[in-house]
Amino acid sequence: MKAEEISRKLIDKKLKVTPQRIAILEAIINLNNHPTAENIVEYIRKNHPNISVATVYKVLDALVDSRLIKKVKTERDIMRYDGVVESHHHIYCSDSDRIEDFNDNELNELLEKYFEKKKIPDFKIEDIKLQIIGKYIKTK
Amino acid sequence: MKAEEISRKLIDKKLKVTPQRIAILEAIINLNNHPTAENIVEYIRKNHPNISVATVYKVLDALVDSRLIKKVKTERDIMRYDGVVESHHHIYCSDSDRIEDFNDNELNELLEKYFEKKKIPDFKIEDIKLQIIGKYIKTK
DNA sequence: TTTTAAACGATAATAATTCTCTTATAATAA
DNA sequence: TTATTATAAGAGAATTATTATCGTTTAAAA
Ligand SMILES: [Mn+2]
Ligand SMILES: [Mn+2]
Ligand SMILES: [Zn+2]
Ligand SMILES: [Zn+2]
Repeated sequence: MKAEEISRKLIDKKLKVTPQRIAILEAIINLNNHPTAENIVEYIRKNHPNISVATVYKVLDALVDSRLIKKVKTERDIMRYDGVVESHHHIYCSDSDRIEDFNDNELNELLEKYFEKKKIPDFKIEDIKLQIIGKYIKTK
Repeated sequence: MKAEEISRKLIDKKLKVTPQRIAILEAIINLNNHPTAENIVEYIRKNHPNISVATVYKVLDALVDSRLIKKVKTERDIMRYDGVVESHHHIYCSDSDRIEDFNDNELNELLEKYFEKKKIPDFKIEDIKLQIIGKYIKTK
């Protein structure tokens, strides 16, 4: 994705456009595999060697607040970020930190229909996502 | 749950039975709502005022390793623990840290059938759980 | 009982994240 | 275009959850 397109996203959310913000959002989208703040810093420093980690954290916060990115739930105390904001599922590898996206409209419709029928008392569902946990099989 | 029953669980997993381990496992099971290490310390100190937080963390680790408890995925950097080890789903409140269990066999069967039919290439599924995100509606 | 490997408690160390403060800059107005 | 100003960036200190270290205690086996 090019800088022009990224700027547009920031402007739409009324965020001031800065080189750092462009670089960070671009990094998350390009890296694609639910990077940590550290992954993002490492990636950005190739082209932008003076960026501060504090800036990265502050920008990540701003991007989450304006819903340009999302946090990913994990059972580790390292935060991970997702550049795909449309609702989708996640495949968690049970013996590494790999997290992959899983999109499946048939499944989404199945779930939607199921929860239309079967309501949770006193609860308004906003989003449903699957954690699919397992192992990738080595293929020769 | 009584101490006798908790001891049995520890013995079954070949863990040395100590008052601290009994208290910690009992706390997680009794608190029931996916407590943090801090919640557990606070709860235990009522009856067991000298327990060290380091011990709590070490015991939690041991209990996770032997699968007497589980970690819960969140998007915060505070770990939460689950005394319910049978596979189940979670309802995450979108404006608080409340996490509730959600059990539904009809849904489980639906999902199981679905993924029997629709395999994920090169991936062996071990567990599937839903994150149901939304809000509890205040009822008068 | 005695033995001893393992667990506990206190406290220091670490690591991810947040805060504070000064300087720089993007957006806007003149 | 330049001046203004609110906001963002950068450096480094502080905080917070968690982990490591190490001397002391204890559960459980002999
Ligand atoms: Mn940490
Ligand atoms: Mn932390
Ligand atoms: Zn994703
Ligand atoms: Zn649970």
